[in-house]
Amino acid sequence: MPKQTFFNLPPDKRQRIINVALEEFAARPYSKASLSNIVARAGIAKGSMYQYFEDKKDLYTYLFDLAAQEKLAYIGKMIDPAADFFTAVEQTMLAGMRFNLEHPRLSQVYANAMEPLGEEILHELYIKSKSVALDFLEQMIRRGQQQGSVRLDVDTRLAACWVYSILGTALLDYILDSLGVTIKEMLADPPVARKFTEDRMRGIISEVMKLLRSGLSAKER
Amino acid sequence: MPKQTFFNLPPDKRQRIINVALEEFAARPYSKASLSNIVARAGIAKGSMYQYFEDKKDLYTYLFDLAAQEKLAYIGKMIDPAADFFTAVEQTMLAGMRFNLEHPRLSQVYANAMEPLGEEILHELYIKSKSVALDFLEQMIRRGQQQGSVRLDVDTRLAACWVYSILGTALLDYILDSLGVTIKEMLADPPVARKFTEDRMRGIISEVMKLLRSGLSAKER
DNA sequence: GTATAATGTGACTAAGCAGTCATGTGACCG
DNA sequence: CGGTCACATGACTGCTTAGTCACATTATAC
Repeated sequence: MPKQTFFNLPPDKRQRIINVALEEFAARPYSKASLSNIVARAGIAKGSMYQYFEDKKDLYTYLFDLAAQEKLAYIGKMIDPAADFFTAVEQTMLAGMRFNLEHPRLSQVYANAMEPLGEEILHELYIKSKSVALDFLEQMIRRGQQQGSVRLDVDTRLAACWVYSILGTALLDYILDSLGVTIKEMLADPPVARKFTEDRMRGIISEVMKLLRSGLSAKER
Repeated sequence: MPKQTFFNLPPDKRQRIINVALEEFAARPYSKASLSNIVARAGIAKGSMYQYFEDKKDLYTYLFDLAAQEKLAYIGKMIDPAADFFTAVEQTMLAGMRFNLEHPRLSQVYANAMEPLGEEILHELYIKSKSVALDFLEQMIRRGQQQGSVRLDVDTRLAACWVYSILGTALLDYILDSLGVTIKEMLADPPVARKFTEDRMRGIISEVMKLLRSGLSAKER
């Protein structure tokens, strides 16, 4: 937790620090991100940083929570609670993609902690955050079963892992592949992201939904 | 490329260096892995390391190629070239899981480079390695279409990304989740991996194949 | 105006790192 | 024996880092 001093700061200064820190932690993995760099670019003294935060991890955790919170709020706002399972998944995908394009730094800071083999120090964040997401998805799938839109003979936990990997990996891989860029290039160059029209996004998502709904098999089940 | 000196080394010494280095690079992300640590544990002088390898990246690249090569060979040996698409995917999954359990260090060194947001210096390895895998999977899917086992109306590249994410993320997530351990714990404690009987592995894979074949939809297509 | 508390500061510490290099060792050859 | 070559060594350089602390500045209270 940041110290009280941080919250006593004038909002514009506080925001400047947050922005610079987000940029640094988005650009480099945790252990390579440099506090010296952040304070220099934010125009404050090294010592001041330690008046605001306990240590490097404290600062990072604060930014991570911020990113997670904003992403969740963003997606939550876009999901129709009455929608059926497949519609809800589709809306989640669309909202997730939009969020990533609109808030590349936030989404990158969040993603940086989500590497299964990442820094020791972030492992707790990773574990907690993933299990929250999996629990949420599993619940959604269970509701889908109750509503009759999802088959009853699937392992709901496995299905949750599966949807999770689509949301987290497959979709991003495909988008980057079809844009012909790497994720680093895209983050470094926001205009690239704008090649991505709403139509294109919906097109890709409907393809993914097709796979999700019916799988790859040519045979009818 | 390692220098000639490295290959002139007595095999046991060479192997000891490889083993210690694999352990280090498996345990820590690239930038945190320490050459000083490696040489100390391998019982050689710092300078000697630089008689064998150009620099840290050279050493890492060598280990990465080693891991990639072994993994490919292992999986290749287990795939029946005449099998249909779904069988081939199933065999790939099984072989991949077995390899991970039997060679945790190799698979971890390989996986460490496969993080999309990892170290700048490894990005080239990541890009190349992923595109090779995606091309391979896409080819497989195209053959599946020709054989009539895969629907013709799927975007093959997207399907490749999708299978890739299942092989890389979803499966591992589910396994770890169902064992109730993290990947770090599993790597640190090989006996845990042995909770994983052949039967259990096949059970999980057949569940995944069910999803892959027919998707989540309760409706018949 | 003065006292007290809160906040700002940057030189400094201690540690770790990749990579270097002058020197040493030992094996083989003539 | 002397000479040459491949290899071994670890103290050392130069750099970067997270975190500290004695002191300076500013804001608040009376």
